[in-house]
Amino acid sequence: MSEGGGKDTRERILRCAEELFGQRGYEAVVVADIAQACGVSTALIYYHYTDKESLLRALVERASAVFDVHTRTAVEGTGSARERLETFIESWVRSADEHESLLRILVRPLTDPGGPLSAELLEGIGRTVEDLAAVIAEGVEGGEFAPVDPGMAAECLLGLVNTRAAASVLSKLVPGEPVEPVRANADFIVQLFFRGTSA
Amino acid sequence: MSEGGGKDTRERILRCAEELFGQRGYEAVVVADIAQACGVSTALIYYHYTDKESLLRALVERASAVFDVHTRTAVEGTGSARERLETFIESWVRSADEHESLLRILVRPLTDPGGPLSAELLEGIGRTVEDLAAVIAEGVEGGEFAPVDPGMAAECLLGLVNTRAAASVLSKLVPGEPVEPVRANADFIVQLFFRGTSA
DNA sequence: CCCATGACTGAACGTTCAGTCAGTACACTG
DNA sequence: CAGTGTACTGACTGAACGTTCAGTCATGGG
Repeated sequence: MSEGGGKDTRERILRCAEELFGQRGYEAVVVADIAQACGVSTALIYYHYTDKESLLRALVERASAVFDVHTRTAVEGTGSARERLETFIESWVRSADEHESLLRILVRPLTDPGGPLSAELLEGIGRTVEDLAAVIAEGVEGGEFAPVDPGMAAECLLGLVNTRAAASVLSKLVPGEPVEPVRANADFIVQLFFRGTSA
Repeated sequence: MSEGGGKDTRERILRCAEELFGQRGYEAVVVADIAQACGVSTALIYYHYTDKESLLRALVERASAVFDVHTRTAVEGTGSARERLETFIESWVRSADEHESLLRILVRPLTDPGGPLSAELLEGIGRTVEDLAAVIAEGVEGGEFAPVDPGMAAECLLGLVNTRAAASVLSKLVPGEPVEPVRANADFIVQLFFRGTSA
């Protein structure tokens, strides 16, 4: 049967933890649940990871790697401020759709400060807001956008794309889904954010 | 010293639970923490409330009472769709500022389904989205708004105002605060949502 | 004065949790 | 085939948790 090596199991454990932490939150998940979800013993988890918290830490690193790219390219990329923000929205929403659990882990401290690793996570969120604010400020100074407060606009923009962390829950609540929900939602946010703002 | 009767203590316990549940989340709060926070014994909490969960239930009812008013008046009120949505945004944001912990308790199931009472809470959120969608649809049909998908617009609008559940955390992250943050934020959301949408 | 009642507590109970440990199975190497 | 290291498990532990309970204390009506 060749059960695959230890690296494979290590990854499987992390994936199960990702799903469970994302769905129920760190505190509500017990290590035995993770073990059962991927059909191994509790002890094996402690063979591969030192802590329950180290599992979370591994997931946070993975999540940061996925989502930080978008702000970096928005800041460093070429094109007008509006173009860069548009691609930011589209790629962020697409990532949110692919890795909803990871996004939930990232943004949880916003409504749940005080949990483990929340200090680091909030720092990361702060950097993201500042990066977005910088791009928006650039657009305002260049006369590309209406004169808004860049900080508040960035907060709202991030809040708007982070609403997608609840996408799977919301889709069960609101009956009529568009055919391509991800694209439709990204388009809607883009329009909402830019309609009428161009100078 | 007249320590006040039992009714008073009952209310104090609930207030402490509100703050702790709002800040750390239901699972992360242990009953002894609530007891310590209001200077009573753990047993007294079980004298006044049957369960840990019944504490949460009492808070959910309180939260629903605070926030459901705004959607009801938006649906039943007079004035144009836009006017009703504007007052909805303003009053919701103001309530969010006054009762941030209660709002967090209300919206937690969006990123944390599976917790206690989350089924009821999600039902309530679903109703709120539908109510908002109805008002938006009314505005679209009357030619007051651009032809958007009311469901998605409602989702985004609720997501936008619910970002205020993280207001106290965000304010520590983003340095430059406006003088009247609540008003400024409500105004910004209103402008964001309606700028250019009028027919 | 007595006792009933409501408000409250200290100390315990059973359970569940994160984390440990001794040991097994198996592949690979010499 | 002995020996070594990696992957893995069942059975366990101390601490922490939600919850209970016997009992204390103050108050107020008869």
